[in-house]
Amino acid sequence: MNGGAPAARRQTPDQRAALEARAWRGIRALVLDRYDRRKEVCDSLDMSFIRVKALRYLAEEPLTMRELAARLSTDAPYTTLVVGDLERRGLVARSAHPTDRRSKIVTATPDGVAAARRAEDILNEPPEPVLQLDSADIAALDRIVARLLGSGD
Amino acid sequence: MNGGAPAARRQTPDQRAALEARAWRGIRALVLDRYDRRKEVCDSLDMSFIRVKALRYLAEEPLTMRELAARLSTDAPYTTLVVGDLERRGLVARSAHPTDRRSKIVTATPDGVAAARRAEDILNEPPEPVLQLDSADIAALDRIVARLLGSGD
DNA sequence: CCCATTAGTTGTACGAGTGAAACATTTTCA
DNA sequence: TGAAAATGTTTCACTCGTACAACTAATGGG
Repeated sequence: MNGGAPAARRQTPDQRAALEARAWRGIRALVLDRYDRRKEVCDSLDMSFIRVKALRYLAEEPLTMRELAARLSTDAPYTTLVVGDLERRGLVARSAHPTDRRSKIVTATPDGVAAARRAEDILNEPPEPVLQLDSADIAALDRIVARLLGSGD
Repeated sequence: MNGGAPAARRQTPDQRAALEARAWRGIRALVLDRYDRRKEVCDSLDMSFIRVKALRYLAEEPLTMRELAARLSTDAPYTTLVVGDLERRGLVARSAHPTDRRSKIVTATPDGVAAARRAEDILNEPPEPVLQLDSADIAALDRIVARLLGSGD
């Protein structure tokens, strides 16, 4: 017995399922119920969240309208509207696609990059309880989260 | 040295901050980008997410309109609309308040409880990567998440 | 008792976001 | 070349959710 399992208290399948469910439920509660900062970001940048999302994608790399629409999982017409608004604010700029003249490339301006950065700072700031974890726990959490992200990618 | 700190590699303040930021960012990405099941729930129950939320609260315990409005962080008029819709579907029922005749108590019907349960099952089902964690990691994750939830409560 | 307050409802107005139709321009491919 | 498809835009209709005003009924304090 105790085959290839790593060092840990033995778990029955039921116990294990309970741990999985409780842990995931807790994670969801943390992100969605306790420390959802989306509203704060929208207030801070004075724009709807889909615009913030668009700006964050565009600050990372220029995208065509089509690509942006796909990432926002919305349709082309609404993307036109959102980009038009961001452009009017001077946060993004449309330019011609080098090889396909149907396409347009949307790029974040320096102001746009700065705004996206402000949004990221608010969204990614760890909440209080994370700051209060001890060194071992924060290291373990980081490692496990990386594993969760990695296996799905 | 190695004063009272629990067993773990030593971290400089900068390293620690980086761990905190990366871990929290990853957690947000998991919940919001990769495994957001809200749409799935809305499709499955054929109702908007605020109605699902209302139903889940009411399945837990009966609430007055006012209390429900507070939990949904919406206003009284919209709560009337949402509860009216749930009532028309036979998922909740309004009844008189025992002592305050202005108030109404909203209770989930058996059908409502069942629907809320279906929603919970979808929302709380741990995503693939969580299922693939080894015993030690899932136990550690559960413990740390509990700590994160506990210190903020 | 009278008046301010509270609970719930009705109605209206508005912004955000989704979806579809129609269109011009450009590209691709048979 | 000519038809089909892709890109982006404009317009319209619709749902969802928020916000506000006005109203009824009931409560509670002076």
